[in-house]
Amino acid sequence: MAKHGKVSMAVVRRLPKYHRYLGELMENDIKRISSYELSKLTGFTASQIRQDFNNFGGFGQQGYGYNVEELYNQLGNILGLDKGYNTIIIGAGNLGQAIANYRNFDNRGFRLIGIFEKNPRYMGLKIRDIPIMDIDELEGFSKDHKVDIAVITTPKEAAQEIADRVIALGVEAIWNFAPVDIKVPEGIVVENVHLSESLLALSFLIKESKRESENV
Amino acid sequence: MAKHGKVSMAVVRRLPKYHRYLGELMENDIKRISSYELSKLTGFTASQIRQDFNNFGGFGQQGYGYNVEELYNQLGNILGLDKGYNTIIIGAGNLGQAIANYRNFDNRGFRLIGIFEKNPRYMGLKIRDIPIMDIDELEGFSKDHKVDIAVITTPKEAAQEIADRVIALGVEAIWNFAPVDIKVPEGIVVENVHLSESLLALSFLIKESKRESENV
DNA sequence: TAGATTGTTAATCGATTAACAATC
DNA sequence: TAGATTGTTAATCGATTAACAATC
Repeated sequence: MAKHGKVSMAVVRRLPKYHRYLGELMENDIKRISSYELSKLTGFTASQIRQDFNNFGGFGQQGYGYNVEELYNQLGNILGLDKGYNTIIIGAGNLGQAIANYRNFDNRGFRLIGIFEKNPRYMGLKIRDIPIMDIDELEGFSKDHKVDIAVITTPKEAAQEIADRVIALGVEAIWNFAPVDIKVPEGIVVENVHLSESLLALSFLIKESKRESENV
Repeated sequence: MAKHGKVSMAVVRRLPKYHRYLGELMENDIKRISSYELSKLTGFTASQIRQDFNNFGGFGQQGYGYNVEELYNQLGNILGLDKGYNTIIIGAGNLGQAIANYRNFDNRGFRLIGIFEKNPRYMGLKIRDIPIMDIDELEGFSKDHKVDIAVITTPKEAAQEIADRVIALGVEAIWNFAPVDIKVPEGIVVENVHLSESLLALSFLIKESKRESENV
C-alpha cells in the first residue's frame, strides 16, 4: 500500500490536487468515479491519472472505477496527512497571520503550536489561542516541544539565518515564503514558495496570450 | 529580441528565478556571469540555462559570458515588467493585505489601484493609500479605471463568481489564491496559487525523506 | 454474459543533457 | 594568439499518451 519506488516530482505535485477534488466529491456524496470523469475535473488525462495511482499500487476496480472515499483516504495516507506535524510560524506579519488563521491546515494534521516574531509590537498577542513569542524564545520553546515543520514568513534578509536556527533545533522541513532559495543540508526538506515568481510568470503569460490573439 | 516561438511552461517557470538572481548580482555590483556560474547559483545546469536564453535569441558573448545588467533588462522585457499592469485585489483579509503591502510588486510594474471587500468592517480603511472599497463598487470603479490583473484572495466559495465578474469587466488575467481551480474563457490568463497543495507536497516529501534515511 | 474500466506495456513526445564548432 | 564560453545540434532521458488484455 505505502510501498512504492521513487515517485517523480511531477506526480508529487499532482497528488494534492487529486486529494482536493476527491474531498469535494465526498462532500457531494459521490461514491465512485472513473479515471475519465476525474480527468474532466482535474484536467489531467485519464491515462495519466491511472499511471499516477499505480505508482502506489492501484486502488481501482476494473469495470467500476475508484471508490471515492477509499481513494481519498489512500491519498491522505500517501501524503502523510495522518502524521500530525507540529508546526511553527516565524514572522507574524500579514502573511504569517494569514497562514496561522487558515483552518484547513489544522484539519489536515498540521498543528500550529507556536508563532515567533522579532518585532516587539506583536508580543503578547495571540492568533487562535496560539501565543506570539519573541524570536529569542525559539530555542527554549523547542526544548519542551518537538517541532516538525517551520514556516518562514520573515523578510528575505532573515530567512536563511532562521532556517539554520530551526534546523539546528531538529526541524525536519521548512516551508519558506521569503523570496530567497533557502539552502538546507541533506535530509531536510524545503519547499520554497515564491509568490513574486508566480506573478512574473503570470505577466509573461499575459504577453504571450496577447501575441497569440494578435498574430495567427 | 522579443521574437520567439512557443516557450514551454518549464522555461516560463525558470525565467523569474533567473531575473531574481540577476537582480541580486546587480546589487552586488557583479558585471558579468557565465552560464556555469549561474548554474551554481540557480541549481539549473549550464546547458539548460543557455538553452533557455536561446529561446529568445541569445544574449551572451562567446568567451565572455553574459552581461548581468543587460541580461537582467532583457529578462525584464521578456517577462513584461515594463508593461505597467493595473492591479486590484479582491478580498482584504490577511492574505490580501499581505499582498497589498508587498512593495516589490509596485517596483516591478504591478500598480495596485484598488482593494475590494465584502465584509463591511474593512470599509473606509486604506492600505498604503489604496482605499478598501465595497465589492459592489467594483463595476462602477472599472468604468473609470482599466484593470489588467485581478488578485483573488476571497474564500473559495466566492472565487469563481468574482472571477466571472472581473472577466466581464475586461480583466486580462487572474492571480487566484482561493483553493479552487478558477475556470476562465479562452484568452484569459489564470495563475492558481494553491498553498494547501504546496503544503501537502511538503508533507509527502517529509515521508519520502524519512523512508530514504531508514531504508537504503 | 456483455459492458465498462482498470492496470500495465509499448509508443510517442518533449525536455534535459552532452558535445563541440563557432567566435569573442 | 590561446583560452574561455557561447550558441546550437545531437543524444539521452524521462514523462505523457495510446493501446489493449485482464477482469470486475
